[in-house]
Amino acid sequence: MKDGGYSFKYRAQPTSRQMMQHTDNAADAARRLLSWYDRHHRDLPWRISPPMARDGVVADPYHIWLSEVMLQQTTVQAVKPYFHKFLTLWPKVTDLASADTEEVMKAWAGLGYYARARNLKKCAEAVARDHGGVFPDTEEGLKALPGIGDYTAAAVSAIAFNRQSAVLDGNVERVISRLYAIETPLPSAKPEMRALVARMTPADRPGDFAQGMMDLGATICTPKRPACALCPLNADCLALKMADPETFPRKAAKKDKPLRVGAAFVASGPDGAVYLRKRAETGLLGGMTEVPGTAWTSRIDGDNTIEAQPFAAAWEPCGTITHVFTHFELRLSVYRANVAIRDKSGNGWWEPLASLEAQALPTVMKKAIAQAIPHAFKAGTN
DNA sequence: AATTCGGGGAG
DNA sequence: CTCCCAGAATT
Repeated sequence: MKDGGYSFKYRAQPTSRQMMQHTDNAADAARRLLSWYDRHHRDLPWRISPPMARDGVVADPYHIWLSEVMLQQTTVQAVKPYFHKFLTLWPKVTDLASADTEEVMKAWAGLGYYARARNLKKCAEAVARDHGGVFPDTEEGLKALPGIGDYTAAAVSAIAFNRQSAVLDGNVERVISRLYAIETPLPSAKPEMRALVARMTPADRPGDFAQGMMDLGATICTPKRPACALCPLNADCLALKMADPETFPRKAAKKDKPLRVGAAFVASGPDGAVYLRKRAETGLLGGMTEVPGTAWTSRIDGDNTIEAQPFAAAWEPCGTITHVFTHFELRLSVYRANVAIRDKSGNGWWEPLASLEAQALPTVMKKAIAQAIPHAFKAGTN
């Protein structure tokens, strides 16, 4: 096993006969999982389906890596258009490596978790500079690259390089937790789960096994109302046999989201251009474009509302927007001003309305601009 | 071990 | 409304 390094403390030491029985069950379960995958796999843009694989088609590591980074905490449906856009703009990893970072941020805008885009660019640069434009073909080599952690290293290793790596994502966590009725709550249970996945992962077709487990979690072993009657592993599932599968995996309680408030200022120039500026490279929405505004704090500070104005103008309130982030909810008061002369004293710039859509604007900023200028992002304006 | 990172779709 | 999605980096 290439993924050792942690102690396996799952229950008591099994006898050798039990271990053999367990191993046989795991191997048989893997076979049934692969058989199910052959018949029920989803057709995804980055995936080499089993029939094509039999014709000798192999996955492009660049495609697998790009899709896996985009898929981190992100649904397949949300990723698809971005995957196609990136391959059109940058067909090879070396193209992405030599691209302008600002163009990459623009292309990523709307997908969220923007540190992924910054690390994506750094990773492409590292592959081009340190590896001759070829991705490392081991978990260790992959994990040393920016933006590639335990999951992505194992996934690329298994799917693109046919290595026997243990792939553990949110789907597999759910499948494994039910299969073995694991009472340990997440995230503490991850080492146990990874060891069980490693034991089950076959030497033959490890990439299809990983994708099959993820497809199973996405379509059969779902968070709510799992279709256990259709599951190829239902004969082995301890949660189905002894408890309620829907109650797995166990998870630590989550904390509530606080409310933060602030103000945003949308200035329109004489020709309709909007005043924009660039956010700091690190932190929330790091490196993305924004309209000027106050800091986002737990309660309203009237003085900040004055200081945060980019320049003196006849600012008029035009309503509020709300936006939900991962760990807080934001309520923004939006102000609008139509100015006759473009102020050029600050660090920002005036962006024509026609090219607003193509900017690196996160969703919350598009909401704020649309609140002030309802036709800003409508079709026909670009 | 906890926290910080977006956005959207399903139920 | 709640949950969670092919998680990683930082503290």
